[in-house]
Amino acid sequence: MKNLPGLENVQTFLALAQDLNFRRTAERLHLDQSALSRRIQKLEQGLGFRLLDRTTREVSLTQAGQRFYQDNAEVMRSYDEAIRAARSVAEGKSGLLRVAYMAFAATELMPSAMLRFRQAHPHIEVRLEYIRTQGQKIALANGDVDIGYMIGPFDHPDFHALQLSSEPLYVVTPRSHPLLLRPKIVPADLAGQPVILGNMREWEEYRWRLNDLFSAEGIALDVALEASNTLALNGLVAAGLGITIYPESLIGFLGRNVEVRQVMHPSFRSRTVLVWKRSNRSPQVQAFVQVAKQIGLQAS
Amino acid sequence: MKNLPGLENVQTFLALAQDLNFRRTAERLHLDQSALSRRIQKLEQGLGFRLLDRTTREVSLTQAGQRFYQDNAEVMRSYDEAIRAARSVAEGKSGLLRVAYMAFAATELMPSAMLRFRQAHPHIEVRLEYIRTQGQKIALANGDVDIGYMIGPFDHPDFHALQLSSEPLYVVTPRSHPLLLRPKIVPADLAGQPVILGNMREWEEYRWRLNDLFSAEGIALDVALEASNTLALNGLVAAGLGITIYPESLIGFLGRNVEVRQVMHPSFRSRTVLVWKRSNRSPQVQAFVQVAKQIGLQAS
DNA sequence: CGGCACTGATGCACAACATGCATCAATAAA
DNA sequence: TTTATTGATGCATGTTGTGCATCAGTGCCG
Repeated sequence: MKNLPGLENVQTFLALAQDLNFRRTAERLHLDQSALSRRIQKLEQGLGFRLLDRTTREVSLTQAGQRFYQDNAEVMRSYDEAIRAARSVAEGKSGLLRVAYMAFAATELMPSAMLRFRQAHPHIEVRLEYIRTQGQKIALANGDVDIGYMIGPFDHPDFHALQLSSEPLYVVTPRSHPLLLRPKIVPADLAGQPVILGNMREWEEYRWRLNDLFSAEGIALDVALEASNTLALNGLVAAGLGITIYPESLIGFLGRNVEVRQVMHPSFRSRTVLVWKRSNRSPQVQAFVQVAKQIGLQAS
Repeated sequence: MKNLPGLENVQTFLALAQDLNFRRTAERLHLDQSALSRRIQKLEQGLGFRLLDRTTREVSLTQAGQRFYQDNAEVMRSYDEAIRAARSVAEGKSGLLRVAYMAFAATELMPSAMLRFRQAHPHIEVRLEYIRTQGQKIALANGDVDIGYMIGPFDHPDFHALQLSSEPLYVVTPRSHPLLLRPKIVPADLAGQPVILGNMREWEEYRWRLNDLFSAEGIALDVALEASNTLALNGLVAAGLGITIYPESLIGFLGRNVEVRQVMHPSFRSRTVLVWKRSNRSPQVQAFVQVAKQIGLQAS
């Protein structure tokens, strides 16, 4: 970048150009008259042309000085505006926040947090993106998103992870199914039942979580079928081909041709965590965490 | 005007923001790394918010820093442009020049100077104004015009006056007139001749000059009539009511019903001078003087 | 796991620089 | 002429920015 001469003294010149009197201006700037005189000299020397014609009795702007004054008054206004804008970003009063979310957060957690957040910080632009848990980890690491709702638990030294909710899991069955007769369903009741799940590509992290839960109870998961979308899954269950396991947040989206019962077990729950990079200390993220935390706590 | 913090160091920040590496940037700026580090610290402190996130391994812009960078890159471009514009005015490559002229310069001197000037300095805006000699003195003193063609001589410590031409005077007579029979007309021949002149309001300085010339020769000027416009003057002379005295530059505009003869006398001439304020050192004026001088010299 | 290279931050001494004071020359007003 | 006010300037001083040396933190490589 080319060196721009005299930048430091432009403000001084502008002040002087306003009342065209060294002593008065110097006083206004809490400066000695001589210092002001030298600043202007230095500015002119740096620029290579005169800005002011001075006699001992009166000071006037040269034509170049007039032009320089008008243009730079505008430049300084722009600079002031730039500071204002940057500060507003720094204080989190504006700026951009990129939020990723996965299916379980899409129905309640994320939307209600979003609502509150927009009310509290209307000047922050929010960009929402649906990304599954694994993808979020990459996106966060790359800096493509600022914060993500993912399936927990998540633990990594580079990231903050805040658990927002822990929702019960439900077994989804056809309308008449032997399990429905039981007063209370526990994990052990599901042993040997044919289970229909979304395929790995779609359900990924959730399936790993289910596997963990069942194997922790010593129960083998009998995956009878895989479905590639929710409608098909619902249909297959309704047709009696097996059961499936759904988190609470999604059961409202099942059809009327299936029944749901909560799986009563303290660890049979799906945890949703809010994750962001430790190195990302942007105030937008801080502000969003504040809001999401409150929403999460009342939901869990 | 509000104080704008950190202006001095914005350029430094912009340079740093470009490659996000203190050592490399410092080297590029011929600075020690520590000095750069402190400049940025000072800038941030002045602004009150961080512009860069620094770990020992990598430097990145905060969101506020990004915004600050983008905005101020533009601001610095504007400043650069402001310098360029002011310099171009200072060097006389652009700007405004206000030129006043009186009738004798309107036919040849001013137009041909104007032509040359426009070719040499096409970026300088010229504003032309017809003002008679006396009015020009006031306009120049007020700064309403930069330079004027007036009837000379003119001498005043506050002004530069450059004589551009010295044109012979002509006596204007009806087509048949006793004077025309003489092989050569001298001022003494005009003694006792009834003379028709423009009125004081229109001819002002020129009439004073004629009075001077005649009285210097000991000849009384017999003003028989006054005319308020050139056509009337021409008509009155043609009708035989008297003669009049015209400068060379205007005789081409007389009708065919009059005759002209040069008045042969070294001091019977009309001088046109170019006048401008000594305090006005604007390059536009200098440039115009250069051109007008050349035109004037070849014309005189 | 242990050097190694490279990062930005910091303590310190020094030099450069801007500042304030006193004063000057020029000029307008009284 | 006197007086007051203008901007410029010489000089001593205090502030400030700079460079050098060094530190602590971190990724890389064997």
